[in-house]
Amino acid sequence: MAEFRKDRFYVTADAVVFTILNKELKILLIKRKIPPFKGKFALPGGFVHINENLEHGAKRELEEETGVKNILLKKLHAFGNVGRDPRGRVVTIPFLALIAGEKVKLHASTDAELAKWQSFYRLPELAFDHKKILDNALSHLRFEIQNTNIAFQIMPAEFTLTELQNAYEIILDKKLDKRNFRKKLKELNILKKMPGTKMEGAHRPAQLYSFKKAK
Amino acid sequence: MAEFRKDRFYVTADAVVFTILNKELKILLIKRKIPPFKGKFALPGGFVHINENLEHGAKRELEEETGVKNILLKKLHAFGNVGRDPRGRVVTIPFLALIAGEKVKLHASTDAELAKWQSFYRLPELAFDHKKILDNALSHLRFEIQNTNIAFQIMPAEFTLTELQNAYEIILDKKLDKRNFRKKLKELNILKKMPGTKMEGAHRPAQLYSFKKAK
DNA sequence: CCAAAAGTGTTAGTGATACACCCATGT
DNA sequence: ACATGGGTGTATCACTAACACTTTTGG
Repeated sequence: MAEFRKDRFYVTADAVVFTILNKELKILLIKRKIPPFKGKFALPGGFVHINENLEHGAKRELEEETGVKNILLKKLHAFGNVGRDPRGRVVTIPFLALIAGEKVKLHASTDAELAKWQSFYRLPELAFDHKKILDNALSHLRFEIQNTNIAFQIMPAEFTLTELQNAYEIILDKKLDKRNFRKKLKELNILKKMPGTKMEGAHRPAQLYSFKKAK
Repeated sequence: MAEFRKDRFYVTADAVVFTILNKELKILLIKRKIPPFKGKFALPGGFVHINENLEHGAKRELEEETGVKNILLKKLHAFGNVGRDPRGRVVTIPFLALIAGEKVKLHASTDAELAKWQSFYRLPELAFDHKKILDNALSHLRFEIQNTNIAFQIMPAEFTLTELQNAYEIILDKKLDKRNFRKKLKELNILKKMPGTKMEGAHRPAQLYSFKKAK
């Protein structure tokens, strides 16, 4: 993919990966080593191979650039306006993902100088139209977290209810009521108590939970 | 676009256009005049030009193939699996649209033998993966019609409340309660009474309404 | 015994659902 | 007068939102 022709389409797949670290919503970005937008931050992603599916391309690029793998991706809608990439006509298919931050070992790669978790509310300027893609992804995330079980992807295997509530609050950027939150979870019947408890500081220890399987 | 190369991407835009005719949910299909899938029905659409935006491509193809224009399109998520088009690697961006059936004069074109409204529940076999695209579009439509005002696109300029309710019932494929339906509309405050009434058969004439502007 | 987070129920409000009769018209 | 679809209100249910105190621990 060294030179670009102006008379054909190129297809990229990008990954919008969210996590929570230090009580903040973070997003995985790489610093571009090569033009265009060299030195700017961008979503991890790259050109889809001619013989791989879109989602496969997103996963492959994500792993190559950041080391993140085994992650569940959800397709978002394409961005393909003329002029969004100075090299030529590039249509990108973004994918949304969540991951428990602690699990991840980030590393750099040839195209990507370094992979970094950036706070969503203090973003650097992004390459291409990646800011728009990201905003669209966040809207989707907020919708999904209130209507599906994707939240489990951002949690470690075991967690306390307070930790889970914190995750919701950080993603939705608003406070939730503790009793209502717990009541709702009880009704949903998607958590199971784990044997242990979590002690942290001088107070009553918290019950550990994990997500049940399936649906 | 006469010959295809196996080592590059092609990008198409398809339109999933719904309407209601004869109390049935219909979708606009064309019969393909050229291979692949010659003679099969397909969504109207085609190759996006290198210098036009995706939505523009969808509109242009739709007009060329069916005569339908001035229609509001909503981008859906891309379909781009390897092998979905026997000619080569083709990623398609589908767009969802609604239109009042009476407004439309359909015509044929060079690539499309004839443009036809087909009943959604008695579909012929479709070309490519268009059935999947269509199913995805219908899910979106059902969601949107319950959460936005897109319904106004499928109605003529003036209509009765019963006609509007029929449209909802046909799209959602379920009966709605008349009083609740009307109460909800009143609360939403998106309709305005028009001067006339509609007489049809031997019963009390119905008030005509239209949608208010904006939002 | 104090500080700190864990845990737990009840009430009020809001929106969704279920339901039946009278009205205006043409024949 | 009757057949046909137009038009209207109320009561129940389900879900959401608001709200405060007791428990368990470490220091």
